[in-house]
Amino acid sequence: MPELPEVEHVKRGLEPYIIGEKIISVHFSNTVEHSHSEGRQAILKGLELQTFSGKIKGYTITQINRRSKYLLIQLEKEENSAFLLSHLGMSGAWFAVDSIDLITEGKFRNHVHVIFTFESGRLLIYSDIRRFGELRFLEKLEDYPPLIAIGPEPFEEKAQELFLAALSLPKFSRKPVKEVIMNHQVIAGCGNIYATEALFRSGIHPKRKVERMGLAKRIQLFNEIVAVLQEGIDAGGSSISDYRNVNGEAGSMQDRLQMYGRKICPACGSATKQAVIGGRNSHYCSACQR
DNA sequence: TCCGCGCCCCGGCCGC
DNA sequence: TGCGGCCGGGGCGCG
Repeated sequence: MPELPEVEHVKRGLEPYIIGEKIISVHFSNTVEHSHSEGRQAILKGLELQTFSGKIKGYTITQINRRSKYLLIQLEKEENSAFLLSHLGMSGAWFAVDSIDLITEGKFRNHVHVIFTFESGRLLIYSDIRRFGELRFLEKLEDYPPLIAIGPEPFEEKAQELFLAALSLPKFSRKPVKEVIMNHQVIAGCGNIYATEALFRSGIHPKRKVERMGLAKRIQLFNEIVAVLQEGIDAGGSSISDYRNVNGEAGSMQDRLQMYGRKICPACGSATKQAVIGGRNSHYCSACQR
């Protein structure tokens, strides 16, 4: 499941392979074509397939950036600019390869849904086992409002200030803190795995209402969110279930997770608790987290 | 107008 | 061995 560290890793991995490449054609899987012919929008959202292909052809990739869990691939053609927006959902993966056969892992090769062919002959391939991911062609970022609504990037200078301001909003005061920190308008890119870890490291019970947390505790939580996300980036991401980086490699952050998916608390040895909080399955230690 | 709930998209995989 | 049901990120429609 790609969260911020995994998406950051995909961004860094793709960067050297796609910058400067010119897109000359796009191919969709039969599955995607079938979905769109039935009036659904598997993978590609907001445009019909041929419209998307027509619009993106001829653009050169000039930059790739990450915003929360979104990848923003910047495109330029003469004086026009545009973006290819990518969200990996739960099982999306990008591969920059010379041939589809170089995707060695069967479950990724069997679920290839979009193939961009570059003028150089190289391929940029989007694979997505569960098809929760999405691609959009945007003339400008404002055309997709949810992107504009995203809160601070955890590593930006004003992130702590904005995080604390968001936690002070009345609409969050009576909500469980785990639900609030997983809201990307509060802090970008903190999903279930990293929220679980940050709360454990902070000694905060995930059901604790935000209004029941003092300023020092809020700051400690912010610092742990940033630290665990940075650790995730440094470890190459967590390879739980379907995440792979652009070279098809797995990261190692899963080995450093202390509470996510754990049955026993590594700090005190007692059995962990499990509950659904904000619609997400959550593990915590009721002895260590208050 | 804002909020919150439930739905939807889907295949892997768990458990019976 | 077969199969029903659960899981989950995030937008959106509805009440």
